[in-house]
Amino acid sequence: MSNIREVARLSGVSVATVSRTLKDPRLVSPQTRERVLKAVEETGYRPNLLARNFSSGKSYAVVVLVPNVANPFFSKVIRGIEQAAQDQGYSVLLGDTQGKPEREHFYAGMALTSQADGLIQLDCRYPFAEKDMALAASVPMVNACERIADDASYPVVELDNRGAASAVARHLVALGHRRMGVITGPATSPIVRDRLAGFCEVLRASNLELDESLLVNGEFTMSSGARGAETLLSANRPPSAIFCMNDEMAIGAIHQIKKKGLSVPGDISVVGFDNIEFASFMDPPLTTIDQPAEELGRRAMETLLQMIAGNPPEQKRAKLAFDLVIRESSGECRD
Amino acid sequence: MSNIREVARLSGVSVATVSRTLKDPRLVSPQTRERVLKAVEETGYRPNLLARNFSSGKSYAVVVLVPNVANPFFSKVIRGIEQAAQDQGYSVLLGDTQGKPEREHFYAGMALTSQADGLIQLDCRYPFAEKDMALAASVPMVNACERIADDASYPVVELDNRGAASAVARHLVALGHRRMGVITGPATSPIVRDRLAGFCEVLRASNLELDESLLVNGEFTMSSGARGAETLLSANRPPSAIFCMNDEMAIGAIHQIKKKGLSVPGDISVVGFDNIEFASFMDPPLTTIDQPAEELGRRAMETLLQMIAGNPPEQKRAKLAFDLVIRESSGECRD
DNA sequence: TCTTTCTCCGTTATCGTTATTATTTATTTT
DNA sequence: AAAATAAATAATAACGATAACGGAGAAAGA
Repeated sequence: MSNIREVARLSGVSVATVSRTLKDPRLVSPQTRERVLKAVEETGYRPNLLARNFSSGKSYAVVVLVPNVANPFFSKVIRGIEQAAQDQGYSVLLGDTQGKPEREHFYAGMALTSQADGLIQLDCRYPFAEKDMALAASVPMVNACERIADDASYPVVELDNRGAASAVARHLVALGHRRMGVITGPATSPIVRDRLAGFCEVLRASNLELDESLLVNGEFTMSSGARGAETLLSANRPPSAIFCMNDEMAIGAIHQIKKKGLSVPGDISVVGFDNIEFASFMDPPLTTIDQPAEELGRRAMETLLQMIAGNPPEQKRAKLAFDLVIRESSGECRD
Repeated sequence: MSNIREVARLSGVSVATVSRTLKDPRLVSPQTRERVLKAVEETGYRPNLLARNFSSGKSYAVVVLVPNVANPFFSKVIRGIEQAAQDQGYSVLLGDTQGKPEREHFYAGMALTSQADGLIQLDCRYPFAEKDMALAASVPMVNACERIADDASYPVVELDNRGAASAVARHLVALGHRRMGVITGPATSPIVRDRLAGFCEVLRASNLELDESLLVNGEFTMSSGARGAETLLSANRPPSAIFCMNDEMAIGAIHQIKKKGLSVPGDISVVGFDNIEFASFMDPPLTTIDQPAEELGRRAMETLLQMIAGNPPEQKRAKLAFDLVIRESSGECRD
């Protein structure tokens, strides 16, 4: 691989001139420029960005911590991140954490060794190891979709989760449902709490109450949705509608309900959350909350790039708008 | 951020000793080791990997070119890649190409500027720009899942696509189907050709023939699957079974078929390909070909790491085994 | 004509780490 | 105790690009 010295030698100028020619051609005379570019052409020279980054002390990369890339919602968020990153000459290091703290520590550590200039956390945990706390304080970090519990010092780009869940509740109440079940995500997640709060808020306002026994924890997977539905169906008095905190669980729930010989929404209405691509191709097509996944990612990345540039983020908490997409998995209560 | 010099100063040794202590502690005496480690602790020193990489001339990163991260099959492959990479201290740069050549060139270019030590291409195109051909020849590259058309010089880790499609055909023939439709992927893709070949092979052996009018191109998306099904349903004599070259298209096709008031598999059998998570939660659960997605990724990464290490790959063409998963979307032909 | 200003370009220090070579110190052997 | 050997550590030159600085020469102004 040829280096800048070789190009300099070949074109009879100094390395500085070659560097200038490539970084800002206006700084060199047209003749020199031409000679240098010709030499670049001949040698097939490509600047060694490892050296450039080292020299500038920046990696021009960010690491994205995601619990599971195979989750369609997260992968859409990542697309948004990637797009915004590329637009500004940044690249994305993928940190699939599988929800494991060790892996989070490992990937977050990349920002401490200059392998990444910042990080985006899609999970709700503080990603650094205890021992790295001190150093980590200076690492640009943005939370997207989720919120790090008990730490308000990092910018967050999230959905109006509370509002969205309220909209779901209002929708179901309007359809006449009075006894509702909820399949949540992990109880530790702030967004789960937000959504639950928004949902209950509306119920209370309608003089309804959420029966504690109709509140089951899921893990944002289809199989946990199926299990959750199973639990709800075998309750003393099963609900006439189930709010699932993501689409996968809703799909799992519907699968289980139909397996039991019941119909959706005939016997039970089901509402999801996220509006992943698959939602509209289900049978029945899923009523759900549309999250602007790519925009969430893009905004998070833009905020992060601002922080990396040394500017404090414009806003600490960006709340994006949701959209209730009413399809056919929710219908009038027939009880 | 503290550097190695500071640690050296604090512990009263040379920078070389600090470096040795961290790379191979056996090379320094226990007393010095202790002092150095104490200084590391105190300063919170973390070696600057940007500098280490620069010094060693390697980035310890690979770039993965994927047409679409949001595709569940690809994201599973990526998980495998990421896992194998992490196991060997490598990181994964995400190159979502959206199938666009410019983006492929951009990301492939990272391997020419030492930002990546190698690349994995999940699409069927030669990813480098024309002008980079010469330099690119020395870049370690592996093809996974797909195969670069007209270029046998790169190692490939793929499924036995031909065999898998044959298995699908045998399954459908065994169920009594004689008139079959196929929704393929883009015609340029070698795996599409392989699968078609395998499918037709069995048909011919059974004295059947694939009616050209029942062969439609899809784009591996649900909506293209729906369109494909629409086309097939409105044919003069519609097929009694449809083989879709991935699960998304199968899901789209089933959606469309049911929308028309027909039943799957009652009226039409549908078979997919990939066995993504969603397949088993569909209604009806999808008969499909299980691809060991994570293993494909893992094997591709392992091969790539071998090449990066300077060893020629053990095998140029790794063909992994498929598994025909028979669920309920395929049934006896009732014509 | 003599400054002054500006354009263009070369010299060189620098970034943080590692590898090589040289030197010191400790240990063993005679 | 001297010599030979081994172990531990230090000094320093890379790696490739950039940026700060300065010098040379041309153009512009006095």
